[in-house]
Amino acid sequence: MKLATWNVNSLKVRLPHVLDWLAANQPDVLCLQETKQEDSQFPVDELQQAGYQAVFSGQKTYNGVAIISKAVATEVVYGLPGFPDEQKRLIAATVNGIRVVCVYVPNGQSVDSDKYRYKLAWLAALREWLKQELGRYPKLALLGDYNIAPEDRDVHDPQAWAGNVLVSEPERAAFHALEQLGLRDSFRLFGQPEKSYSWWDYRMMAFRRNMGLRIDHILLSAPLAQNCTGCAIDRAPRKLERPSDHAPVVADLAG
DNA sequence: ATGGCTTCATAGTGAAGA
Repeated sequence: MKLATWNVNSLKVRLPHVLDWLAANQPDVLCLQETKQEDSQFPVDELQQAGYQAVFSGQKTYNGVAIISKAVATEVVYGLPGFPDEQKRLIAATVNGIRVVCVYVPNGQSVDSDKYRYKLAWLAALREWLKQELGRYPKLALLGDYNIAPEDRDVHDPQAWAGNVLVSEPERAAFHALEQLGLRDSFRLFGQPEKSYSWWDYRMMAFRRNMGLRIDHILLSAPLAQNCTGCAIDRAPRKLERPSDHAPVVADLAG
């Protein structure tokens, strides 16, 4: 069982990369963020030809999430329950007996902004809902673009980023509050290369210089973490022409 | 250097991302 997440920064632009990546990697589940397209535009047929079905929640220009899977997705939830929001940032479904939650956490813009307060409120609501969801579904995976680098080792230059949005203490506390629900950061269940990141700015040749952050994560509940045999960031798509600024993250589960 | 790229919506620029 292979679970993956990828912020594609426009599914319309990135569809060729996504189809190539699915063909090469054959994940059972791929969660997408920033699809940036309305549901009527979603490439259902192209994915079906690749052997995948999808559930999705999109909007024009911004946000948008989807769960692509080989097996049928059931019990679909659209949006974060208890947090009315025009922004399409969460979709959840059951696939192969696993509760898959796909999130695009708000960016927060800057720590003194309304968007930052919205980010923290969104994360608090996510935690409250997940508490219930874990009661109903012990086998739960939370995948997505968290827009949080949990520790300094997830930041290429911690001094330059100190206190900034994506690394600030309240954001990190919100991340750790998710872990306190019993979720494990699958990436850190294993030894990893130093300076492992999942996002690099388009500017300043940041990817070539590996000036990145690790902000895309796969958190697993205990029964899934026990069976997790590996987690890795796939940098290959970031090297392509017209890449997303994020790389896919993949977790393997035994069975 | 608060910029640098990229996308989208739009028809020359502005917002937003992270």
